[in-house]
Amino acid sequence: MEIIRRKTDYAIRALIHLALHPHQETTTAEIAEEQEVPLEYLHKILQRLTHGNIVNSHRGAYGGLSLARDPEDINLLDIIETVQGKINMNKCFLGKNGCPRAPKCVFKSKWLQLEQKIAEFISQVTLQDLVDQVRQGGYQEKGGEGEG
Amino acid sequence: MEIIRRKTDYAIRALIHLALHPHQETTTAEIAEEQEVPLEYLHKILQRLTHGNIVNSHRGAYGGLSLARDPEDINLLDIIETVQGKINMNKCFLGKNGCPRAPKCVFKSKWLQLEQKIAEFISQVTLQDLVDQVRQGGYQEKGGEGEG
DNA sequence: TTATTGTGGACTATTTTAATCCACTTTACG
DNA sequence: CGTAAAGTGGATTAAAATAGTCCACAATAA
Repeated sequence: MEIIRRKTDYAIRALIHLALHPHQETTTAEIAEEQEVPLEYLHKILQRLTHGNIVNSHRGAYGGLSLARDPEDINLLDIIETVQGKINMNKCFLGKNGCPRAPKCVFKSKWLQLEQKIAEFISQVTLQDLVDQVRQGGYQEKGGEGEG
Repeated sequence: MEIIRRKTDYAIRALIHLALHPHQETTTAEIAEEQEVPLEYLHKILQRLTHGNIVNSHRGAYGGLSLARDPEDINLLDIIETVQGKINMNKCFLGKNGCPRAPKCVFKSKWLQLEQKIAEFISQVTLQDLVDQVRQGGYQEKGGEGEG
């Protein structure tokens, strides 16, 4: 089971694209084509990133998108939570409709510990980190051979 | 999005039940009733745990289930991977059908790092830990008020 | 005032997860 | 024996989550 949903994958690719093309308005269509992502779906995803104040949008002719903040100030946790929601380990183990003793439940603390570890790690990775790695050649612009 | 699937939750509840009732054959029906889990579904889940050598099954009249190992030797990672499969962060970001440069991909290392952290933490939690916490009163035998 | 671009809501399709059904095998006990 | 009580395993269906599409609309620059 993958923790990162496809839409989050798309979001990250779009954000890397924006980071690689600063100082210009980039359209959703351009990103969709370059990253080979369904246009209308990408619209939805970018809307969420806009609402999450990760990208800025500009409507109308010659409009488009740009990063709302510096890539160093956008971390992976922001991105993930904005597009796919918070990562939880489990609602609660015991009890049918959510544990009736959640406040006292000792399992819960195990999950919270883990959730926090995950969040901590993910939030330390910034968009800039990813961009740097891309610049070092760690991926190709237009993938799709499906060989890996 | 929850990382722990419902079936894994059921599995853990069943295993705790088995751990709390050692030295006897416990039937799936008994666990299903006590833990309020659909019987036929629980059958499937326990089959996986049997294949994963986490529980032993005994067919026929007066048959049933028991833990295949001591609760200290069963960890959460075993359970999760046995019932819901391996936890991955992402297949791969870049490229359409899986990243064609996976072996060189630098993103991959970020995900692998995180996967390992998660696995490390989860594998340190044993069934015995959970049972101990249950014994300390951290849950109630038959939940379901849905108040928590 | 028109072409371009994002917005937002409703909708459909696909995939995953959950749950059920049923015919079968094994086995203890009378 | 044979029968009732268990688990097994494959097929199927149901429900939920995710992915993707459609369309009418709003904003805006030329």
